[in-house]
Amino acid sequence: MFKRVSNVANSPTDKICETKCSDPHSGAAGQVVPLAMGKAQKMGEFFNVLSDPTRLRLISLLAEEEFCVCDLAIQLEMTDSAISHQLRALRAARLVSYRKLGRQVFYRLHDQHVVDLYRTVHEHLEE
Amino acid sequence: MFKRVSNVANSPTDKICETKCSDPHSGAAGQVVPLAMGKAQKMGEFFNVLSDPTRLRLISLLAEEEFCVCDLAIQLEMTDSAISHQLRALRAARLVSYRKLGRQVFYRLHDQHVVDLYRTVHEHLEE
DNA sequence: CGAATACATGAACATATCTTCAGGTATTTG
DNA sequence: CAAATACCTGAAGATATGTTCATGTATTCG
Repeated sequence: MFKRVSNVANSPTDKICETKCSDPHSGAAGQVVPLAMGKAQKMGEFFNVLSDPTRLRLISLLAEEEFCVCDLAIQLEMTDSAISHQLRALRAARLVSYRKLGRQVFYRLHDQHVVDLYRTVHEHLEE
Repeated sequence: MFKRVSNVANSPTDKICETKCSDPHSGAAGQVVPLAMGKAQKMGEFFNVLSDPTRLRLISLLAEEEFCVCDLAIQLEMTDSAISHQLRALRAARLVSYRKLGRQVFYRLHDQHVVDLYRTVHEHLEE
C-alpha cells in the first residue's frame, strides 16, 4: 500500500493523501487518466498561437477578408517585419493560407473552423 | 493622398501599397476594423491560460470529476507546489472553482463552457 | 539593367513564463 | 499543545517569446 509508483518528481517527503486514486495501477473503479504529455504539448502549442494579441488582431481582420502583408501592417500600425513574423507563426500552425500575386502575398484564414473558434471565444468574453 | 495618418510605428521610409485600405478614415466601402488592442489583450490572456500542457492536463482530469490538489499532483507526477501554482492561474482565469473540505481543497471546472472548448479543440487536433 | 517595392529571415534584446526551492498558514491528529 | 498534513506563496533561475534592426530575395517599373 501507499506505493507512489516511481513518483520521482514529487516532494522529498512522500505525503499521504489517498483520496481516491492512490495507486493508478490498482484497477479500481474511477479510472481517470490525464491527457498524455505529447497531446497536451500539441494542444498547448495550438492555444499558444492564439495567445498573442497581434496574432488575434490579424485573425480578426482575416476573418473579414483577404489582405496583403502591407495592408495588415498599416491597419495594425506595426512594421511589415513584425507582421511577417507573426504570419509565419500562423502559417506554421496552419491557421492561414496565402497566394502570391506579383510581389504581394495575400493571406486568408485557412478554414472556417478558425473563425468559429475565434468568434465563440470572442462572444464568451463579451460579458 | 497617401497620408499614413500618424502611422508612427511603421518603417522609417514610408512605403506605398494601398491595395484597399490606404486611409482608414476615408469612409470607403470595405471598412474593416481590427480587434481593439484591449480586447485582443484580454482574449490573448484567455488563450494563454490554455496554452500550457500542465494546465491542459489538469483540465482533462477535472473534466471527468472533482479532485483535490494532492491527487492531481500524484496523477501528473509533479510537485504539489507546481500544481498549486497552475491551479492559481486557472482560478485567476475563472476556469475552475473549488470547495474546501477540512484541509483539502477540491477543484472542479467552473462551467461546461470550458469542457466544450477543450473537447472541441481536442477533437480538432485528432486528425 | 538598376532602383524601388513587398515580403521574409536571422540575430539580439527585453520581457514573460514555468518549475523548483524554501518557507508560511490552516487544519487535523496523537 | 506539538507534529504532521494539505495547500499556498514569493523569489530565483532557466527557457520561451515578440519586436526591432539589418539584411536578403523576388518582382515590378523606369
